Amino acid sequence: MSDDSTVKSLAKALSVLECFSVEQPELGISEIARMLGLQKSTVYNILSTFQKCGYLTQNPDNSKYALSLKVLHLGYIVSSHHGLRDLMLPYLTAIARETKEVCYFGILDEGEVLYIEATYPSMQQQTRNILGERAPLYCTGLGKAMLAYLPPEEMEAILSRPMRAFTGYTLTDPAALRHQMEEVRQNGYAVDNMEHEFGIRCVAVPLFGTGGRVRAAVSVSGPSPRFDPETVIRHAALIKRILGPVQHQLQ
Amino acid sequence: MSDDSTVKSLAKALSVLECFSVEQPELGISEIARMLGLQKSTVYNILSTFQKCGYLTQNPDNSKYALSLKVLHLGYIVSSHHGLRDLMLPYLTAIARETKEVCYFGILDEGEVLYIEATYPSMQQQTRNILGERAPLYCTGLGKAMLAYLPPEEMEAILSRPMRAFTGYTLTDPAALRHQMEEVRQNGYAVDNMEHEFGIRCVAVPLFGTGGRVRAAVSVSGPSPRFDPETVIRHAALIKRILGPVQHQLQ
DNA sequence: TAAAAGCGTTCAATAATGCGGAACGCCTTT
DNA sequence: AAAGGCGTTCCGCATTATTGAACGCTTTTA
Repeated sequence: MSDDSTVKSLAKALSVLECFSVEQPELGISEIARMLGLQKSTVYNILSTFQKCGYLTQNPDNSKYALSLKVLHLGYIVSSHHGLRDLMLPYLTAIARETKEVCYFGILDEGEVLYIEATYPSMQQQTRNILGERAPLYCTGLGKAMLAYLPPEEMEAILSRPMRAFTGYTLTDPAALRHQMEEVRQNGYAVDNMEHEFGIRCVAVPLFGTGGRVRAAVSVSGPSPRFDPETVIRHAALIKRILGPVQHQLQ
Repeated sequence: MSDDSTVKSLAKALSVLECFSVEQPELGISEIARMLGLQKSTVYNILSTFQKCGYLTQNPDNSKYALSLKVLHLGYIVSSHHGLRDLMLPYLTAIARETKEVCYFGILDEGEVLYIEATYPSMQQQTRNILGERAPLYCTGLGKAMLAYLPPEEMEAILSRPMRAFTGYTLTDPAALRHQMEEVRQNGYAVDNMEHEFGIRCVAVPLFGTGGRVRAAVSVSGPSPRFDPETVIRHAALIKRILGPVQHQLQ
């Protein structure tokens, strides 16, 4: 579009790929053509190419298309390269087991939290899958743990953007958040008090990469009644202790 | 290529994507051009399109390209759609914890095992990342657990293909394997006695989807001295017990 | 120190090919 | 029976992906 070194048919094909989401994992040709304002035959060509190459499968029942396991394989190459999953999973498992709460691992990516991994304390305790999803920094435990340790100008850049109130508890005032970030740095952990999802509290601890830059964070979260002030402090200490060996191992 | 409904530039771009692997997660332009026999400038256009769309990142140090986190997100859409990861992870965690061995979850895909998930009993116990990789059915615990329950003609099709001996213990004789598959069906679990990797033993239990077709398997594996006959029986029973609630929940 | 070879990147012209539009068969809905 | 939805097929033209050489640049070689 803008540059001439862009393979336009590829860019178009990738925009087709991006129509698939967790909410809409199966799509038909006309559906996609409508979403993107493309010709049906164009979408057909793109989809059948993806299918021939193994990246999409067609459901024989409704003839709709969905992302295939080959895409999953590409994802594994990424996480293996970044080395995060293999590095973190054992620690996350231990944290979930010892706190008896769901444990999340997220990284800082383009000014947002990207959820990478989740572990559960028991077979019963399951939550909605948010892996691969993104969330703002200013209203999540993971996000605030990272926001507090960003270079001042980057933190200000994020606080100066408009903020959405997800619940009645969401802080959207830059000054209040700036003050809370000061507290986070003093405590070494961040707390999300139902700011992103009503009824859910969360304790999060940041992780730093080489060079001391904040890169990721680990949290436990659950129903607010289980997260009284003492428990929050205990969970924070436990996460810090377990994550001790892994600090500064990130690239 | 063969068909005219193929968007050739897309197929070419996807073949570029497939150059990236766990072993080679970072590639340069000339490198890829050589691998595929393409013009450098062609590869450049493809790579910079992927980059503009967010699927590749360029390492500023060596200017090589690597798959980005956006690819990971696509992977999450797949696993969320298939629902396997969220369904299985808590059980796998429990199995790793109770057996104190590494636990793998793999599915049957195109006549091979595709490793989907791994859980670890402790923070120390880590192994090479094989998630997303594939392995033959005839010489792995997960594979044999599934092979034994395939429809006879599919099993024969796989046994009739040439088999590679990965170690001195690998069974490559169809008759011997056929007999062993009989045993697997009697026991309800399969054992890999260093047939894929020397020194590693493995116990695996199959999982079935709706319609009774075998779909996946769960295993624990570790150093052969820890896997004496009694332990193998105990682990198999434990896996079966923990997986009880999940049987026939797969789609 | 100089030359050579590697890299990623740029550019123009050319030849290939992706795309638009209409029509097909099939199904469900009206 | 008709109308409208779907995925699929086809063809000609105009868009565009590819070519191949050249550009700076760094690294390796002499």
